[in-house]
Amino acid sequence: MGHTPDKPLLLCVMGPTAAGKTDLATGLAEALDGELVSVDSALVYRGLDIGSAKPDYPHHLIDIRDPAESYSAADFVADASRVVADIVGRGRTPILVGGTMLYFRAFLEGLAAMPASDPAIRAELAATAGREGWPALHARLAEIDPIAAAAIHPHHSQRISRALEVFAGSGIPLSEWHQRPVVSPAVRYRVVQLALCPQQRAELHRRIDLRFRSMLAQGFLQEVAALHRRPDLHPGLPAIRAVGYRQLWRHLDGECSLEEAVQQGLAATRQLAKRQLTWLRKWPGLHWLLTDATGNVCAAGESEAGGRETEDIPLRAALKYLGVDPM
RNA sequence: GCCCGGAUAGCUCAGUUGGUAGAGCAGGGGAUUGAAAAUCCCCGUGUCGGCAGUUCGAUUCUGUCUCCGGGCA
Repeated sequence: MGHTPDKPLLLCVMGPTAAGKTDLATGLAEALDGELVSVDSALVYRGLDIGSAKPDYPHHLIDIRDPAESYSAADFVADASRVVADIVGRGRTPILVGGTMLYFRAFLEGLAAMPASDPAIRAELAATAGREGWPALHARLAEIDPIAAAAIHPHHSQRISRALEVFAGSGIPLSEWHQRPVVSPAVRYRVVQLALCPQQRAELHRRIDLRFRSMLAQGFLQEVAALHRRPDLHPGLPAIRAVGYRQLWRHLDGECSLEEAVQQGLAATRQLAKRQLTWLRKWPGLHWLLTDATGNVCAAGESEAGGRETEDIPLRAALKYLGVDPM
């Protein structure tokens, strides 16, 4: 795959939560005359501001849903395709920044043209699972789609539900949809991917801790309390299940002390970061920027190549990589 | 000072009628195609507080010491 310099540049800034992606991305936006596109399932919700670390700098695809609504990977692909095309049409550089790796993958690789989610079917499947258990539905899936069933654990409620939903809505097994060729919205661009992360896990944990406490000092609990007062919101909603919000919601329900909720929120954030790193470790084509305790880049390199020593701030290292003179 | 409880995994604790021990949480690894900050899977050797005694064998019984609770003075 050779260079195709005629294609417009599409920059991706990935990394676990609290790694410092926003600072890097805003610096890149200013240096490259770019526009930022958020790739984050929690930032789409209005009213989730402090606890989602919503950036002040303008991003596309932020605050586009009410917390009572849901958003999906397919919604994201449609929205991001449109927004990215608009940015390029304005002669500017789109910079996708975030940590929702399923959204990144859906955009970069494309999504099969399967039926959308159907709340009625989901409710029915959940009710059946309540009576018979998910393994029973998994067994049902094995009859209509043995390939998908073999790849899904009998307890994996969401994936079993989706596989059955797709078949109910289209009469075509999920695994067959997956075999059909898809067109990625990203083929029209020259994609460059940066991954930002502290080199030491302990440093990532320290950043998570500092940020969570800073959120509390800024009024995170009051923000959740305002959502909690709305009668139409409940813990079953994707927005309310977001890290931090879910735990503080439980405290507001009187189920645990504030201190317990904070500890659980911190743990949930660390676990989120760990899952994001699981995606990133096997992600092809990444240019890594590993940071030290001062936030400077201490090592950088390609996905499968060895790193090299650097001592730059992340923005400087990223610009150097892109061939832009940071001066 | 005396009496009663405790002391076991990073944390909270269970347990061993004496044959060196296991849950939850945390942590680590993995999966991931319209809920993804979601959801799901896998991973448990630790001077069983110290020392001494009884015993073939003590984390378990006995004595003693230390520390932490609570009570009485």
